[in-house]
Amino acid sequence: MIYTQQQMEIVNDLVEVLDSKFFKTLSEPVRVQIFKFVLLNGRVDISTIAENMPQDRSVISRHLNLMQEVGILAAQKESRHVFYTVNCDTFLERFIRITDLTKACVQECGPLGCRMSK
Amino acid sequence: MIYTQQQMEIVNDLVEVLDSKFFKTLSEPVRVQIFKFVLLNGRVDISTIAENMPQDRSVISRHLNLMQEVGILAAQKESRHVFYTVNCDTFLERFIRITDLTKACVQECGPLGCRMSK
DNA sequence: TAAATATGTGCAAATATGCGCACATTAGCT
DNA sequence: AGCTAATGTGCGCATATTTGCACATATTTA
Repeated sequence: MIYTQQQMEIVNDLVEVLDSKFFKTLSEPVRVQIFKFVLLNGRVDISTIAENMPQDRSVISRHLNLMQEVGILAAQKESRHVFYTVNCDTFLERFIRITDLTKACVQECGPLGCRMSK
Repeated sequence: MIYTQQQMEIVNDLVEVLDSKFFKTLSEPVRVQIFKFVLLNGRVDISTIAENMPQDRSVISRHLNLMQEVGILAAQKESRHVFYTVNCDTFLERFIRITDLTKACVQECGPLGCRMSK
């Protein structure tokens, strides 16, 4: 099969976004629970989160650090505490980008392996 | 913190979508490569995919089965072969749903842990 | 300074996941 | 039936990830 430059670019971009640490980080039940807790409780520090989870504080700390690295959460160090919030902008943009790329892929690359709905 | 019924529903829906086997399945480099191959080559059977990947055919078979279970791919058994295609509808809807839920979360649950852009 | 609080980190055990071989099963072909 | 081709599956090994303890570091407080 032959593809245009544009088509290959879309596919490559899509694959690149999918094959990132972002999803790997997001696809862990404990981290999703942490995400939910921060979502519901707003600006919270590590200890507060850890008190509400079965895992050890150090484990929570590591998860939080990872989630901050990939842009799911934002961290703000303040004296002794580190407060976390959901990084809504980055989070949302990521999914908008995948949605757009997938739509572009369906439109531009119709015949590419997609089972189209009639 | 107290939330309305509607706010809790949005958060719960969002977390439920995130905490699924879908992302766990998607966030694996080899599976992403399989995804790309199917995307570029259209309807292909297991052996064809396996011939173009370093992993053993049985490994590819298991990956494909998993990807079909969570709705990334669609499988069509035909005589001896099983042909796979990208399940564009399910795939796209998933990301649209997350995008919508996140947007709703930002709008309806502003104070909920989200670091709003000014 | 000493104590208490909040967080970061090295390390090893537990757990999960990916991998490929060997073999089973199913379907078509001669 | 016998043979080949395509796929599914049990199993053990290798690797990756998570987890929690013990301890280190940093910061506030008495």
